[in-house]
Amino acid sequence: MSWSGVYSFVKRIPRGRVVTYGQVARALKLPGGARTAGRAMFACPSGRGIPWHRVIGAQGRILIREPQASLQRKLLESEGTQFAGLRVDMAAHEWKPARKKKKSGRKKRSHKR
DNA sequence: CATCTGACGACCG
DNA sequence: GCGGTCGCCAGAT
Repeated sequence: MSWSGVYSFVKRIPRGRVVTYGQVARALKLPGGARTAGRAMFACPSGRGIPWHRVIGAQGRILIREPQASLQRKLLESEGTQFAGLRVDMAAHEWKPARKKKKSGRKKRSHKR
């Protein structure tokens, strides 16, 4: 499988921001959903500048096992991501991609409803 | 070719 | 809040 799309997506995640496997799966329309997203991350080649640690499980929970889990948490904290106990503060760090491909984002929220 | 497992998520008790 | 189960896809044995 070409996880290139997934890697590109992950690479676009801004520093101090995080996304869940489910979000990645939905944004890229991956078949199988979160599972496929997780597989893609596992197969993520190291040394490619891919911030794999910014991809976490639902509700900002780290699902992977050690020692990657500790490493991930360390990296996230190092980037400014704050942890609320054993999970990431999703309310403050959940990254919402504007578009699946291309850059540029645009918000159109007139104001609150 | 068949079966199990795995960086998941949602649902149920 | 926690634990167990099912569905989903791909790779490994």
